[in-house]
Amino acid sequence: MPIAAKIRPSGELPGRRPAPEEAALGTTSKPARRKGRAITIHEVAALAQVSPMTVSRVINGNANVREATREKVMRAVEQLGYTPNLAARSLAAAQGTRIALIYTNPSGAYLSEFLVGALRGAARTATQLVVDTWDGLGADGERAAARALAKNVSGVILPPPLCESRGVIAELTSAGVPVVALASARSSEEISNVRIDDFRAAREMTAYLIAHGHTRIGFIKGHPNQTASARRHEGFQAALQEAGIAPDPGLVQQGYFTYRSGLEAAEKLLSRRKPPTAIFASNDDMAAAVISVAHRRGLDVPRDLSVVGYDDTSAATTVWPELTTIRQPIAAMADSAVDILLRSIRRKDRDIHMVVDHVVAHELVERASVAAPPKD
Amino acid sequence: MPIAAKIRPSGELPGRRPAPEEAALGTTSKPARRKGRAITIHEVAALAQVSPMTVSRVINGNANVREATREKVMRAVEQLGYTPNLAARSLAAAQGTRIALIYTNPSGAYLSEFLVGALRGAARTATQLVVDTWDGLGADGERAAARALAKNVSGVILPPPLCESRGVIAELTSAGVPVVALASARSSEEISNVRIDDFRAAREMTAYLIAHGHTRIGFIKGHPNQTASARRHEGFQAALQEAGIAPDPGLVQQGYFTYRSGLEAAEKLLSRRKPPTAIFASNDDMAAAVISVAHRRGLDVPRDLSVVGYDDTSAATTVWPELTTIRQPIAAMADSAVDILLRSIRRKDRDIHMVVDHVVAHELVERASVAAPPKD
DNA sequence: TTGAAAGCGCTAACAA
DNA sequence: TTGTTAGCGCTTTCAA
Repeated sequence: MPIAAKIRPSGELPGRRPAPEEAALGTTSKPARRKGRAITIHEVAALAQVSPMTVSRVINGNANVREATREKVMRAVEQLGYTPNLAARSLAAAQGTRIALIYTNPSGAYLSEFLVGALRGAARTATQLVVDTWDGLGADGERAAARALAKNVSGVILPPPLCESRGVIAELTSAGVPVVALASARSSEEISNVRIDDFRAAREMTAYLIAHGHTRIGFIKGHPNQTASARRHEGFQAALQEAGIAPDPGLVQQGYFTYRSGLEAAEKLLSRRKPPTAIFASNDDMAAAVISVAHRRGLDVPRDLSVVGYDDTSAATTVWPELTTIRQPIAAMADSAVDILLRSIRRKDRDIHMVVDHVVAHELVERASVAAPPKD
Repeated sequence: MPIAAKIRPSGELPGRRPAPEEAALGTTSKPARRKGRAITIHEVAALAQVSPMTVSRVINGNANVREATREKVMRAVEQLGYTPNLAARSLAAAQGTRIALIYTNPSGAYLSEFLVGALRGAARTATQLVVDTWDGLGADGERAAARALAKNVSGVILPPPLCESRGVIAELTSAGVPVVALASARSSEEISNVRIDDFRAAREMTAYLIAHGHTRIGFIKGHPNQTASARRHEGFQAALQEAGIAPDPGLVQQGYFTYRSGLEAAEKLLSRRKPPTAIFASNDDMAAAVISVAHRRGLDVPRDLSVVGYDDTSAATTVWPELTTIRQPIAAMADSAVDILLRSIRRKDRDIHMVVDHVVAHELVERASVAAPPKD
């Protein structure tokens, strides 16, 4: 997963990682290379006996280069182990384009995925990425920060829950700064969106549980300040209905995406006279909490109780048994968000307001936390 | 926690964030500013009626500026909401300096901390940071990758376990590329180091347990491929000895920093005829596993069993009760690593091989997983 | 204490 | 298809 300073020769797919290639540089004779100084495009050009511009075209996959020339250049690139200088590229190409990724509640695993993806996207497009946290600013502080930010960047990526904040979005869009929301269910009229289909994913997961024979399924909702929470709940309900299972309000508990809230919800669910045989928590942290409560009550997972989560964060595999969950490709989503933002920024120059809703594929990851319900 | 593109006027503390200021730019008359274009140093210079060079001096905290001039410039900076262009700064100042952060086993929470810190450091010093993962390459693959990397960067930051790999280090140092190891206990002769004092931290934690009245304390060791594991174990033993408690080999189990390994170790520890009243796990993931096992066995934490972890990652607070643990300031450490690397790179120009061992303060974070041992 | 000149490495726009 | 020219925004060096 190269994040920066990897050359992209011709049509390489963004997602694929090139195999680590051997250093083929035999003789260090050619161009005198001073200590520690990186190789520049000029040295490559000299070795390939073309102009720097041609080298630039080759490494950027420009079509208008004769095949023979391209190969000559590629050989020189590999021989020298050349890697483009990102700062220079950014300065020259991305005309001052600077985008921001702002987050609150840095919930560990999630955050690192966001960062890795956004970083990769920024490196790929030679865009300057500003990362900042607005933790504990309050609504007014956030608005003020957004206003200040609008002056400094030409685009903003917003993970939840910030992307649900009306104030922040209003401040940004009214300043003409395009915004991309990450992993938010609201496909707003005003801002672009990169997300998975939470409704379908939750329905799919519920159907999976039903297929295993469960009919009394508990559900722990996510934080009400995130629209994705509602979509997941709706997906859950839809699957129940499709299977002809009557919804039982007592089997649905409010959670807040925290481990703690999962603990409480699980207690309520498992204290029922007729407890559920499976519990679907709206994220992995809460699912982990369910497992913990089950264990404390002497229940075996999955023999006595099946548990599933959502997101596939590190919590899903940091727990025993490992969680069956819905995988959200967060890093890839953040990477896409950079592209979308850039496109939007460029469009904006031409005075077209572009809003897209980019839905990427999710995946149901089967691990060890689901089994058929206990007979009895 | 601004990571990039925040100006540092004179002596501002790195940690503080400036209040978001108002946009006071009334007339857009001065320099014609095209849509979305960021403010440049020239515009600031024009407004302050000085040369761009003077502005540069002010925002970089250069001493040779008259106080009146500095204030005039600062006012202009604030008025315009100016933020330096990192790419340009990097291009002009850091003469092609590019450093890399390479990791394997991206263990969620840990990784994001590393990234955030290194990013901040890179932004602060206008250095280009290349992030890459070498997962599943094998020893040979790593060596090859290291050899290739050595040609492309002038310095490398290595978190564990990569910083313990003899092959990688040999490849890098023999190519004259300075390396800084992060959070490794080995204070190598060849490479610099940023770490906490694992021995002292572990001893302190053990003494803390003893002060609470525990004498039968279980210990779960960390992965043997990391030198920090050994230091922590030694610290544990030292505290026991200082308290006059005879070491019991049966109370020490091997772990591998994974949740799973913690599960197994905990089972062994708690199956003993006389189980420990407290367990010290060498990281938070394993401590979380201990809690899980305890619960499954109907033990209350901390009433029946005290549990402590190490690192203070998100796992420490994603568990109930929340873990008492040793806090490693990972982000700050990564930030420092950038500085050390840069210093080392510059020194190297003068042919002095500089190796430092930078030890930062740790902290014992008291939460809810420790109590006095049960009487009886 | 301040300013002017000269790039850092790359790419957009144009010309050949 | 290829090369030339002219910067991107900043900092270094040197001169005033």
